[in-house]
Amino acid sequence: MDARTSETEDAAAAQHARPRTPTLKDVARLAGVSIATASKALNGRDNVHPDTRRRVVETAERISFTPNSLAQSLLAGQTGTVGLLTNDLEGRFSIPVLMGAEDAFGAGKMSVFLCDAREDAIREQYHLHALLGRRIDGLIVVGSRTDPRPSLGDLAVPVVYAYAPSDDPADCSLVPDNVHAGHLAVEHLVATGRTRIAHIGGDRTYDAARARDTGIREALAAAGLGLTGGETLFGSWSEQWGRAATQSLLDRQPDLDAIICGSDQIARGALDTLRERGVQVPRQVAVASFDNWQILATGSRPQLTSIDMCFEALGRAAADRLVQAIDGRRTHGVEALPCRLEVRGSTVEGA
Amino acid sequence: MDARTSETEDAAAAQHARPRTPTLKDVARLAGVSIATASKALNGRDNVHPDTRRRVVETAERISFTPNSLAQSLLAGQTGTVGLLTNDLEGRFSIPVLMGAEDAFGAGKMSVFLCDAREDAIREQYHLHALLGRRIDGLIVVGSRTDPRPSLGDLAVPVVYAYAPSDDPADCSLVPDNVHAGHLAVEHLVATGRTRIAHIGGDRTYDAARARDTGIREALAAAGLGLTGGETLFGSWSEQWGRAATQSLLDRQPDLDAIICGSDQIARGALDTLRERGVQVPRQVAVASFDNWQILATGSRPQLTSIDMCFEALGRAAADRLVQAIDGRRTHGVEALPCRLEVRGSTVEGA
DNA sequence: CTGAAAGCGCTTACAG
DNA sequence: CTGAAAGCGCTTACAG
Repeated sequence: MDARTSETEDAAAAQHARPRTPTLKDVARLAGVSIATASKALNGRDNVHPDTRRRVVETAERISFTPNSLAQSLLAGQTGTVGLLTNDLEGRFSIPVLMGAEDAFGAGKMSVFLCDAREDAIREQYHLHALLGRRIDGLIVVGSRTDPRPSLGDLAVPVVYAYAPSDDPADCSLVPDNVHAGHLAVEHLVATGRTRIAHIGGDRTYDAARARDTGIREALAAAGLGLTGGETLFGSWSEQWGRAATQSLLDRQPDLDAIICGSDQIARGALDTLRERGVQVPRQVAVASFDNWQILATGSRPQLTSIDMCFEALGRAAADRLVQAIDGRRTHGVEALPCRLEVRGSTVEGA
Repeated sequence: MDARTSETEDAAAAQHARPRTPTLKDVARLAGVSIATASKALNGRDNVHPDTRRRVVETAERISFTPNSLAQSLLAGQTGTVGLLTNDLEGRFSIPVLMGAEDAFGAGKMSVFLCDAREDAIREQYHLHALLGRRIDGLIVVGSRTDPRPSLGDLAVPVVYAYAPSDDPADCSLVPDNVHAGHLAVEHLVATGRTRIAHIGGDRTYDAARARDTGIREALAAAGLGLTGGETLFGSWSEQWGRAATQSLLDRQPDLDAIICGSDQIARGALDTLRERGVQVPRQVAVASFDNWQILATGSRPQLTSIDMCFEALGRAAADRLVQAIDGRRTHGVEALPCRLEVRGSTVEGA
């Protein structure tokens, strides 16, 4: 620290000066006890005289003493912080995962460092280094798609991969069960009387698109049905694709009675085309999709029946696994978590 | 620390044991120098023999030494961390703001603690206490709407309010300029030849809804025009409202040639109704809206011309102000940041 | 050029 | 019941 002796500088500093943050030493001095006693009194340790404790506590409150967590962490060897390293901040995975994690840790128990690597390995290493330097107790890594991502390898702290699994089976990964999601969609449609079911898929380069298709086919087979149209139309995760695919689907399969769409965006496009063609939803054709993205699913006419991927539950599970690992009970492998069907008017009249 | 001597516990611990994180002491010992010299060598201080420095640096790399930021912060009195206290995690304000802030701080320079108070004052106090305990250097508070929110008062660290301004003018607040946004919409429509412009507003209990309306009226007046339909229809931020309001608008003002919608959701509803009524967009009626929410604005037919509220710029500005305040140069008052027009096909054919 | 010492703010045995 | 002392991991004058 260099001495700042210029008068103007001092004056400027004084204007904006914040009083030094009080320390335990201040509390002790003002309460007339030793630092050790002040510490014990504030932390509810035994062997402190009730009067002494009261005096210390009152003093601490009076000067708004807040213990310095850095010093406490240095002693304890644990910081009560975790890192959340994401590649999907603009997307919609990280945030529900973060909220679920916050819930699981218990409000205020753990603080979360959030960093966005933006799909850039260099930036990821940079953030990782900063997090490790801050001695996080654990790390949750969130990806933007369910395809496997490179493992970060052996770090000084436990890691849980959420949404995008690690490519190393020795790591602990948590993903939504997209196959199960496909089952749910088909089972719901079959249960509500549909038998000629088509599937408009998303981008086939995504594991999620293929896994959902697998689930749909499995469930259809289990119901003694086949996919109407023979094969899934894969395209992109957009309304544009939903409109185009629905056009060609209606041309080739005018008798279909249900369409499963790979995402809510695709379903919004499908609804548009069905309406333009004068096809009644859900009377003539039911529409179901995946993601249950509120803004899309509840704005349409009718509203969309959709499979929710339960990202918050994913976040809670990730936090659970992380706490277990911090306590020395590590788990590994990829665990797929169940999804949830949300029924609305696009499959059931008046729902 | 209690001694754990049970054999089974030791065995279990050993199985999962992580090697103790190396410290500067380890580096010093292995390099055969003092801790002080090791520190100087790694931090690029003068007066270290080149050979010594090389040996220390190599040793540090070999054992993957990462300096403990907690210890450094304790000394420095600064932690290089900031808090981002939000009430809008599920929403779409916080994340762009966070990204802008990350950019402004410079990747890895500052780490961000993200907490969501979920509009709950108790939870907010709880998080605030945790953040202060962790000795953040500054705090950004993000709200869910542009209406003023209660000030947090005088804290031990500088605070910048983003999106939702503080109700105390002594605080530093940054908001998007919704009046300016209204100007932009009108000026664009007028410039492209529209003269009979109506406005379907959002929820009138929102400051943003009223401010946009104010801007629209101001700009219309400046162009020598009035609001077609006489008064703004306020409702809610939904597609449903957009559809309903457009119905009644078309019934009462069949000659209008442009509709400004209070949000992209409302505009999506308006487009639906216009299409059903056989009104061509943008040929007969242009549609412009606010928010520029990609998922909504780019999925429609035609795509939506929309005013972007520039949340990332807001985040960058908030980070700038915070860094200034940390350096002792505080600013105060509410500053409104400009918005940006994104032209697409709903106002200009083929755009 | 190198290292012993003090200190950041706290907690915890340990003596009294 | 209370307090002096050691120590968490680091940095920075200060002596040598």
